[in-house]
Amino acid sequence: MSTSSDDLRAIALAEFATAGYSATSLHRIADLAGLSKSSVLYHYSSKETLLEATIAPALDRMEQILDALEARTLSPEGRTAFLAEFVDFILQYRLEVNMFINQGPSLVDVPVIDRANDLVVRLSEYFAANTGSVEEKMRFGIALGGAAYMLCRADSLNFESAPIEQTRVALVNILTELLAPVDPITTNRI
Amino acid sequence: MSTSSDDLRAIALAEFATAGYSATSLHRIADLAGLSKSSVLYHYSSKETLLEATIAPALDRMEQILDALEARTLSPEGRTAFLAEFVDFILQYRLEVNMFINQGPSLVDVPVIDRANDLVVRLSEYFAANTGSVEEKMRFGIALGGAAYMLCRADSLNFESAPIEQTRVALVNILTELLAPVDPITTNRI
DNA sequence: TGCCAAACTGACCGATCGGTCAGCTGCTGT
DNA sequence: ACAGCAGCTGACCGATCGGTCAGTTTGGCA
Repeated sequence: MSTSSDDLRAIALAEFATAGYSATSLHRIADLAGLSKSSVLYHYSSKETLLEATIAPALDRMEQILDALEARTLSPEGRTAFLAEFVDFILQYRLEVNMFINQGPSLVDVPVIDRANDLVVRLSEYFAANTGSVEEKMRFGIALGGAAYMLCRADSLNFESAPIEQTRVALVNILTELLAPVDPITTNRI
Repeated sequence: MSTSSDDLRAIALAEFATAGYSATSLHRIADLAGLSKSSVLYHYSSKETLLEATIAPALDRMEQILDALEARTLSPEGRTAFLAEFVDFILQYRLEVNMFINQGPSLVDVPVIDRANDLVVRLSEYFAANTGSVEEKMRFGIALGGAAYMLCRADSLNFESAPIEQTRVALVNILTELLAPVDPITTNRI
């Protein structure tokens, strides 16, 4: 396969995530790739097609994780195991996640974004965001949006780059603390 | 004072926050206000001026909070008191906060956005994000980005509207849990 | 009434947007 | 040697962008 398609996808991902989809022109993507705008439209028939190719792999992986998750029983152990899996997903696809977290609402009516939003709803339902208390719902929202924000803006907030494993462990800790089920008797976190 | 200016500012804020700055045209803002594009440019000499008028009040308030904060001593009590103040700020200016949290990096070289980014850096320094552990920095990033994300996307995540006071209390709880200082002896959260 | 400034408008401008198209280049299989 | 195709390009298109400008409407005040 030609590397141009993959290059374009990677460049588009970085630009879409950092500058925003509508603020990124095909001309700029072409320049960064050392190609002409026509060549970009040769590989991807439209800007929207390029967007779809950019985040589809992340959505496929997320769908796979959710499918496996919903097949299991909803035990606290399942939740904990899922969190590690979910953190790995975020770390691997942090640009894509940040993109449809931050820009999802502004890109409605784009099919691939609608698919992403559906996945977020499925995820929120797993964490009982629909039936839990207000604070439970807020915990889910903060964990999801916060992880996506922090992983993409770490550079601009004077974070020196940390070992990836250290980041992973810290993220699992924080998300577990935020999302662990509440003991229904004492209403304290267990 | 004419209400047109204020109407335009409110409309622009809502559009900039939900659809994004670069994805919102002056024509659309004018339509929503029932005016012509020329009238928008009569009240605000440029799109950037409108952006500045849109988020400047929130930045003024944030600067005021940070000034008062840095004048106090850096005690745990001061931290706790600040968190309540900070939560009130986020609740009052949630659209503005969400805007420069999510779109700040994509709007560099706009003076008012640079000012907003400087404020975020000041805030992160207060929480020792520079000198703390990796997990401490991540907690700050998740709290800031997560609160901004959750408050603006609550509607789209099947959150039925909750009483504002309940939201406020829950947010203070969560942010306190995320940002409370670590006991240096036991390295457990106190 | 007449006047003037604030509010507002439509016509217009250059730039840039996403996208189309005809054609050029270089490699591969026969 | 030649056919064919993938990769790539510049010229061009209509639409829309932010912004300018001359001119009209409107409302309060002398």
